Amino acid sequence: MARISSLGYALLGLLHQKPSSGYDLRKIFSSTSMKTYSDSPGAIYPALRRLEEQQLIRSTIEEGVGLRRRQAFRLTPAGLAELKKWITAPVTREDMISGSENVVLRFAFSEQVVGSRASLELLRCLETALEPHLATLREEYELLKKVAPTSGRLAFEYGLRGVEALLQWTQYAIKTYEKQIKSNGRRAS
Amino acid sequence: MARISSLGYALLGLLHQKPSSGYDLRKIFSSTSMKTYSDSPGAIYPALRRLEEQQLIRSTIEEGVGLRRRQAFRLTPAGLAELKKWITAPVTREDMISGSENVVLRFAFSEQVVGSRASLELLRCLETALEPHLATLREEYELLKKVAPTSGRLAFEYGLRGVEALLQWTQYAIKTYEKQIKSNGRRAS
DNA sequence: TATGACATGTAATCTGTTACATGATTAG
DNA sequence: CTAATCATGTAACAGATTACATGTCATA
Repeated sequence: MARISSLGYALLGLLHQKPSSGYDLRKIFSSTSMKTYSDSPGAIYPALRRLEEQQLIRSTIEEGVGLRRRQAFRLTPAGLAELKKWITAPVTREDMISGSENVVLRFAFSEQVVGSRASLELLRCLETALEPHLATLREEYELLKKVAPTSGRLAFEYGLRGVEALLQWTQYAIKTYEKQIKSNGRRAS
Repeated sequence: MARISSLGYALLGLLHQKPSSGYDLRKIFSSTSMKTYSDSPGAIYPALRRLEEQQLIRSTIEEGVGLRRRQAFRLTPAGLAELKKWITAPVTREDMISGSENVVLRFAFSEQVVGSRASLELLRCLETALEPHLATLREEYELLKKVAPTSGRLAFEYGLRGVEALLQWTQYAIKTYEKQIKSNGRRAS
């Protein structure tokens, strides 16, 4: 099975929430801060086509008198399985390097797709991955601050702060979920 | 003049600091947190070739007895001009949407390329651009938190925190530069 | 009936990823 | 001498951007 891009997974996640047409999806991207994942038709329609070829989604043309053509996509069982696999995969070093957005996107969909226990699991895995990464960055900072000009040093500090903020957010999110699971008792998945 | 990618600008910035070979540059990328800008030869060598075609850099083959072939690149005057133009351009809405890394990269090189006054200018421009962007995100958050599941809400909060952290960092960096410029008196460029 | 929003796409181009290829030099 | 590392690349492919193309429906 071929690789799927971030945009592809974003589309799968949105389609899991609600079957939608390409146009609907585009509107979601362009009207929210998800526009980081490209809101251009030249990216979205081909991506949907690829997912369809991989049998992860399927389209049904909605019929109706006086209705415009509307091609709604929905997840197939294979698509749901792929989405679950992506969300529950362990957080790697690579994920830290390429930036946290992908992991956070996985987390964003996690509760609805795999349940709050799995959301919590993902957060704990992220926390574990963050510690060595942060240590590496701090070492690099110690080396850099001796040689770099002020602007270079400050720029690195920004990166460092960002990762520290991610760790704090992760811990805050873990607490939030622990509370939620406890208060929901033994009924939550 | 054709567009230049982030990687291209990162290369220009590094070459401004020090003339280097493709291999040197690759090592910088792969050994530091700059590896976000691709450390693969299939990205770096073609990017260097493109910059050379645009006459922004030029290569000189270093000769020497018993030396391996080494092709060192350095900026041309046009390359320096392009780098300055990129760094001093105003910070736009687009820059906020596509993520802050590009602006911070510009800032990282700014002091050495255009001087600390310009670094400060860039930071102030960033601060100005951040305010409306933050306002937009907060509005979006108010809408989202009513309908989204916990994980979706938390994921958005992470984005929001990131931008707030960027604003705080910007203000901290501005103060740092104001102090530095004052203490350097009227001699700094 | 003309304008604009709805809805779906395609084509050219560019850039990056992955994986492989090549030859020179140094260490054991 | 052979393995590793230095140093530079190429080829095939995937995916995104930009800009354009097409046709439908509601409304003024």
